[in-house]
Amino acid sequence: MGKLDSNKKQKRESLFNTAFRLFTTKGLSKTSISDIVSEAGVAKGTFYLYFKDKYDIRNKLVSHKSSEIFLKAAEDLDKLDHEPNFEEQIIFLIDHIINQLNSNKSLLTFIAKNLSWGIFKNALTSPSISGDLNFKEVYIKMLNSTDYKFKDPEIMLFMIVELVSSTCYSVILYNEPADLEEYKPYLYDAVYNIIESNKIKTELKEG
Amino acid sequence: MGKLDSNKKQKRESLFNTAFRLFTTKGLSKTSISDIVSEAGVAKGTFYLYFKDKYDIRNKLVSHKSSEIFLKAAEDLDKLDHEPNFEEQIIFLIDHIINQLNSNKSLLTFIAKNLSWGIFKNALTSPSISGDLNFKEVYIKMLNSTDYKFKDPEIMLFMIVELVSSTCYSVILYNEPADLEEYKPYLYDAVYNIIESNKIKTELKEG
Amino acid sequence: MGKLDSNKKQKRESLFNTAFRLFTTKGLSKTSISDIVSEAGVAKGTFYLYFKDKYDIRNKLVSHKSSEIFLKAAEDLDKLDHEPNFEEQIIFLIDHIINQLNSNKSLLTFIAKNLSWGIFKNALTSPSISGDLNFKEVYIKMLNSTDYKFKDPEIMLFMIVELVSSTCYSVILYNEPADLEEYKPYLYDAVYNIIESNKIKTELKEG
Amino acid sequence: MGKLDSNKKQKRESLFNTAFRLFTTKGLSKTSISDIVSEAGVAKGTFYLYFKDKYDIRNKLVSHKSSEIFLKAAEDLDKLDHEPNFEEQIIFLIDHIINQLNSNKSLLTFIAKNLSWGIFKNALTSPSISGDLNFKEVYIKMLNSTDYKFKDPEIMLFMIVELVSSTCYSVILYNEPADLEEYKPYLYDAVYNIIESNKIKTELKEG
DNA sequence: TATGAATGAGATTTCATTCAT
DNA sequence: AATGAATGAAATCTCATTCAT
Repeated sequence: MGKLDSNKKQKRESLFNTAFRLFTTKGLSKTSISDIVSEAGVAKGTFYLYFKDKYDIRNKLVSHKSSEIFLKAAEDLDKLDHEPNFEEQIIFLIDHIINQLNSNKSLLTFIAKNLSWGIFKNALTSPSISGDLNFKEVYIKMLNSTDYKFKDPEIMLFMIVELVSSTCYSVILYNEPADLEEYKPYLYDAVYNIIESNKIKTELKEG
Repeated sequence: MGKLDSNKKQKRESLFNTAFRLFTTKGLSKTSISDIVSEAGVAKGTFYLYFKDKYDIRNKLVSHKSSEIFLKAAEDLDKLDHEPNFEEQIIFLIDHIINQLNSNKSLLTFIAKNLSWGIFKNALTSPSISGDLNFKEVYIKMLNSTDYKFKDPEIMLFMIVELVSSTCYSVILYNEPADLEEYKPYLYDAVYNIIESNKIKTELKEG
Repeated sequence: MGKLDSNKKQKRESLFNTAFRLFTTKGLSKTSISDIVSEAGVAKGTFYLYFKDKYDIRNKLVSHKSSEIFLKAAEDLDKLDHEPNFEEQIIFLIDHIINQLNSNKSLLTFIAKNLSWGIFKNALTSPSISGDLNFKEVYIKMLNSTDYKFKDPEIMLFMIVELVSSTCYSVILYNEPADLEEYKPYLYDAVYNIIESNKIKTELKEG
Repeated sequence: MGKLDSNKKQKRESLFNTAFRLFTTKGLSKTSISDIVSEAGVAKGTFYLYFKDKYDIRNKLVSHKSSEIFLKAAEDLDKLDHEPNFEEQIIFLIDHIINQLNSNKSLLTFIAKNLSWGIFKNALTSPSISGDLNFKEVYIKMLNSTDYKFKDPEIMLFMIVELVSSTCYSVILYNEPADLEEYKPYLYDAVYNIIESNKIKTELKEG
């Protein structure tokens, strides 16, 4: 990579990071492109070399940050010395992610306000930035590691993701209707039940 | 009520209805106060006599519309000639509400994008507009009509509300990851399980 | 007219006059709306209350200024104590207009660069500002004052207007290919010949 | 000519042609240098190697295209087997040029909006691109081919050029105030009269 | 010669809010 | 209570030009 290329990447990175910081601290609508470029130390026009508008950089940030969070959780899941079963793996990932978000509330605010199942699915299945996680593969691997078969694994994941993300938003940020540690057992119990009731009971996956 | 009072109410109503129509068609951020007042047929300054700003009218709309939806569902629940049990009542309400939202997608978009547990709770427990539903009372009445006791009824309701609202958004508007009729059994199964696992098993409520 | 109305007219007038001054001194493309409002002493948003954009105010100015010039010429034509014939009237008007433009070269530049037969016709036949001249009526009156009939009075006028306006631009502003006093006899001769050759020779208008 | 020279010429040509296409389709002010270079397939900086700015390339285009039109007309005039007199030659050229413009309206728009007697004279008398026509010589040759003398041949040409170009703009593009075929007799009659009245009547050119 | 990323001034436009009427 | 002209800060976005490679 030449000096120019490297410089180019630096400007984009700077815009990306600055935008994230401002979106998470001031909020999307109160952050102007002027704010971003001036704090990023680049010229206004430069922004438009890399991003179409504020919503373009927002979407790219949501995808990227979502991926990062999952990647960290998945990495730590890999590091475990014991072999957890499917339910344990899912709960592990959720707990990891919740803890990340709990210790980074502005990140939670940003992602939750701007996340949709569409963006999320897109982020996980076709990461735009090389290095971003392909969560689909992780999930399939997890499904394969269990002997159970599920009615519809995608719907199951969807319900879990939505339940977790929407309830955690309120719990972590406002302690409503309970604080996080009090709420976790309820959540994990619900997640466990969703998985249980999605198992196709009568037949084990042949192995 | 005198003519003046009635006129006054008319202006507020007109602003309220127009704002709702514009928010649901153009979206919040693309609707300006100019748009609202010009379509409502009142002067700019008049807006500020009734609402603090765009977010004030937004919140009032969300509360009001949420209440309306619950009210309709609760009314129809009352009309049933048989006496459904607690789980059936909950599922009935959910199904009713989902069907309302499915036939009014712009309303769904508006509420979903702007709803938070806080606003919701506020809407249901301290209705700002006389006639808006006090859902808290309905819920308590439902709890009292069953012999079971629950670990934490508020958390239980919270989980159900969040699971339903966040998944239905995607399902109804984008048919993702499944279409509504396909998804309903999964959802109602999950809701049922949440209720089941929140029951305090060992003791029936005395009474 | 109330105080508000009068104020309103003042702002519009100020913008109108300032825009004209800047367009004629700096040119259209080098004049920004910022320039106009700051020199007019009104807020930027006020511009957009009265005009759609720079081209809107430009067109309105061209129409208005063209009308003004014709109006002055027509007024002085009326004041003559002798009764000139048709050709003399036309030449009188042309000479009057040329002299006005010669003593106001920036006005000439502005109008010539932005005038088209379409705008011109529109300006003269449907003046947007009350008081602007309806030249069509003047021309018809002139036609009626002569005993001659013309093949196509509109084409005749068109040719005269275009010949005069396009050649005068170069002659007045650049003395090319000759200076004004040297050029006038050629021009008036040509105009005279256009009129002559458009007369329907064989029959006089009855009267 | 080496390969490099040829390459160099190619870039310039590409810019020249692309600019013309964009100027005639989108108009001058809506065409940016970015547009030109990106469609021409060269880098931004390259533009500035060949042209000072947008107005420089515009002027060179007007000159070049005007020359081309006259060249075609003059070539066909030469091919005639009979020997037309001076008036016939002028009318022939005008008719030829008008027909070219009528079948290429975007070219007409471009030239008419940007032509001035100065640029025109410059174009015809000192062609910047080798091969561009030196119209001055053609005109002088035509003048010499007749026995008449004219008061001021340059003024005469000027009037004819301006009358033709300004009226044809409106007639060809907008059929105003008449369509082309209806208008031609009026125009050629006027041109004929301009020539007639510029003849010095009392003496033939000695020869 | 040729490139094209970067610049940054400045253009247009929007809009929440005020306030005199 | 109601108006709506006026405000002007601030937003988005453009684009001619430069300059290091």
